[in-house]
Amino acid sequence: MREISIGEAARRSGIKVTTIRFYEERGLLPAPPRSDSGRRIYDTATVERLGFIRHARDLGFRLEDIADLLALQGQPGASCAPADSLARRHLSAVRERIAALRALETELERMVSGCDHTDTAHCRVIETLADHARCIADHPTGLTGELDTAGAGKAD
Amino acid sequence: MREISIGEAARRSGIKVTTIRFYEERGLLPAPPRSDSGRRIYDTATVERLGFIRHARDLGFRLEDIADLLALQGQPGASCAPADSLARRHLSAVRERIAALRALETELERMVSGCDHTDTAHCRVIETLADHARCIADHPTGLTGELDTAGAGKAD
DNA sequence: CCTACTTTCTACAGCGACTGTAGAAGCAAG
DNA sequence: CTTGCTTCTACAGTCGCTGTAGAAAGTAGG
Repeated sequence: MREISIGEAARRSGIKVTTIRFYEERGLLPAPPRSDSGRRIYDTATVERLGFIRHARDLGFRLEDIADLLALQGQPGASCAPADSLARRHLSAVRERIAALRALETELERMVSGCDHTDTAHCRVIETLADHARCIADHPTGLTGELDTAGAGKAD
Repeated sequence: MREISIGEAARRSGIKVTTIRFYEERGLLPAPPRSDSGRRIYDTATVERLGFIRHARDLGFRLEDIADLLALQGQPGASCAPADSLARRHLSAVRERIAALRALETELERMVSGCDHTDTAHCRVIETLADHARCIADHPTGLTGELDTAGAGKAD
């Protein structure tokens, strides 16, 4: 089985068939050779490349950054500084995200624990939402989804 | 200044003009009366509604859920159980997200701390990405961006 | 060989929550 | 009157896919 179909590549890499074609379109994978009837033919190297991509996606890297990392991987001997700084930047983005989510967690906890469950007129959840002043110092307003993925991998 | 323009409403609420129009289209705001020349005319109640929306968005609620919360707010006397359970569900989603991001943080830390910064052939970052087996037990594969917002509020 | 089923192909629309663009019109001040 | 700001509508783009439609090709059983 030296010639690998797209479906087989999907099974081996854990990336869906449609997603593989999407990655090709986005330049993460080279256009593969085709069979006489026009079907994509992959090899083990491509499957490994897909594994790389999947892992990087699981870690929340953006496709654009993954393309850069793949290019670096293909240049043995080149400095790994770009890969390193990319990973570091990503790490600090993840940390910021965690901090923001923790602040959210705190305020949501206060909201749901403070509600006496009678009716909407006295609902702490709704009151709190209506009156930002009650917690304006507690949760962040200023960082928008710059890191929205993490732990991807629905995979087939 | 009883009649509030969309720009003024944006300034007061911290929500961009374009986003206000977008919220109207999505049914979070009623279609406001218009001036002779067709411009939207708001009142303080709408500005407060915008504040509610903004706060809920800052907390990461989805627009669909915010619409539900707004409907509940408008029905004093109704049970707040739906609002409560919505907030609780959201809270547990936030917690899951934090846990996933912490796992990511751990692996990213290992990646960047283990790199000796020589060249790509020995780069720990790239090696780790290429070989998922090194950490397959450490980070989650299975939960995809079901909670991707948090701490929004770029706001004008 | 025929039929049924699966896989693959292309091309395009949709998700969520906006943001940005284009082009036109209204409005206020100098 | 001109300049410059605001507002209007309508639509495309962001990100990382997912889902759809319709067609062609491959595979298995009778």
